[in-house]
Amino acid sequence: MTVDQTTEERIIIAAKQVFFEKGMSGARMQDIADRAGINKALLHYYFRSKEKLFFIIFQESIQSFLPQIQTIFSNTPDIGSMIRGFVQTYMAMLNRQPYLAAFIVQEINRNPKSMWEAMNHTGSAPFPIHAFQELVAKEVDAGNIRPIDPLQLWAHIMGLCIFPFLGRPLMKMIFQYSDPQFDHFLVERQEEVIHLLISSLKPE
Amino acid sequence: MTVDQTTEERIIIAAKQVFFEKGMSGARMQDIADRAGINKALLHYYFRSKEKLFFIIFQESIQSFLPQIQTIFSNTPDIGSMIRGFVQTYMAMLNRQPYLAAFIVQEINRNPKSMWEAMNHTGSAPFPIHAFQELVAKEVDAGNIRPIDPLQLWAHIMGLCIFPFLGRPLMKMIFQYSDPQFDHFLVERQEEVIHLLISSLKPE
DNA sequence: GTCTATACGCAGATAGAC
DNA sequence: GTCTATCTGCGTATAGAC
Repeated sequence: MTVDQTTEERIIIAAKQVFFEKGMSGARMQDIADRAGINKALLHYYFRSKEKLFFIIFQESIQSFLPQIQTIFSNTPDIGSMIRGFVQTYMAMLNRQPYLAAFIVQEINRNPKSMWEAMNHTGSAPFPIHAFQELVAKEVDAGNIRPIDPLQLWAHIMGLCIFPFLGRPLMKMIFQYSDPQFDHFLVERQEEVIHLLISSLKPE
Repeated sequence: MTVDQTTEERIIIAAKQVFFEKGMSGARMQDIADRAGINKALLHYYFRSKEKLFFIIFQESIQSFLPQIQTIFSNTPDIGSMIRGFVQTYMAMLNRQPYLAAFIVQEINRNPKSMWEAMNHTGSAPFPIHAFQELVAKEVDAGNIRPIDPLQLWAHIMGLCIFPFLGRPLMKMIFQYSDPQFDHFLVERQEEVIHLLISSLKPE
C-alpha cells in the first residue's frame, strides 16, 4: 500500500505477517503476495522459494532481539538492574510484535536445529547464556542473593515474561478483557514480575 | 503395531502424535496412516475428513486436563496447597506429553475461538478461573497473603510451569543437557517454582 | 473393514510476453 | 520488474473391488 517502499521491503513485511500468524506450513505464498500487493510470480522472482523466504524472515526475527538481550546481559553491574532491564525490554519487544512469541515457540519445536544454528551461526554474538550464568554465580558468591541454579532463574524470567503473549487471544477471552484492559494488565505485569523476581532472590 | 487395539484406537494414537508434533497444517494424512499401520483410505472411512479427525484429537486433549485442574482448584482449602498441587499435577502432565504445551499454544493462536468453545462447550466443567479468583480473594481478605491481582498470580503459575516444556528442544541445546539432565532439571524445578510462588505471597 | 486405484484441487514454482 | 498463463506434484478425498 505505502508507495515509498521497495517491492522487496513490502514482500518482507507481508511475509513476516503471514509466517508469524500461520507458521511455515500454514502460510500461503498467495496470501503473502496479496498482502504485498503483487502476484505469486514476483515472489519467486525476488526469493527463489518459500523455504528461502521463510529462512530470511526467521533469521531476521532472531537477530532482531538477540543483540538486545546481549547488551542487557553484559552491560549491567548487578542482577537487580539486569532483571529490571531485561523484563522491560523483553516484554516491550514481545508486545510490539504480537505473534513473535508463538512463532518462535512453534519453530523451536518444528525445527530446533535450524533455530540453534540461526542463533549462533549469525553474524552477531551467540546466545549469551554464559554471561548470565557468570553474573548470577558472582552475585551468589558475593552473598547478594540466595543460592540458586542460574538456569532455573533464567527459566523463571523467561516464563514470567513470555506467557501472556503466548496465550493472549485465549486470556482475553477467559478474563473477558478488552484490548485496553489487556494492555493495562501487561503494564502492571512488568512491575509485578520484577518485584516477584527480585524479592525471591533476597539472601537467607 | 500392538495387536490388541482396535483400528480406531490406533488411528487416534497416531493422529495425536502427528498433530501434536506438526500442528494442523503441518500434519499429513499419509503420515498418520503410516503410523497407524493402515492406508489413507481407511482414515477417511473412520473419520470423514482431516478437519474432523483433528477436532476429535483437539477436544480430547483439552478435556483430558481440564477436569484435573478443576479438581485442584476447587478441592483445596488454602492457596499454598493449591499451588503445590497444581504445579505438581500440571508439570507432570506436560512432561508425560512432550508436545502438548506447544500444540496448545499453536492452536490458541491459530484458532482461539475453537479453543474457547472446546473449553466451555465440553460436557465437562468450564474453565475454572472463577474458583481460582475467589480463593485468592478470600486469602487476601483473610490476610494470609499479600494483595495481588489473581490474574497476575495465575499468569505467574502458568508461565513458570509451562516454559521449560515449550522450549525444551532449544533449552537442551543451550544448556547442553542430556535427557536425564533435563529430567533432573524438571524435578528440581517443581520445588523451585513452588517455593518461589509461596514465598512471594507472604503478607507485608 | 481394508485394500488399490484414481479423481480433484490447491499451492509452489516456471515460462515467457511486455 | 511485473504480469498472465501454465506446469507439476502433493495432499485430501472418493470409487469400487475384495
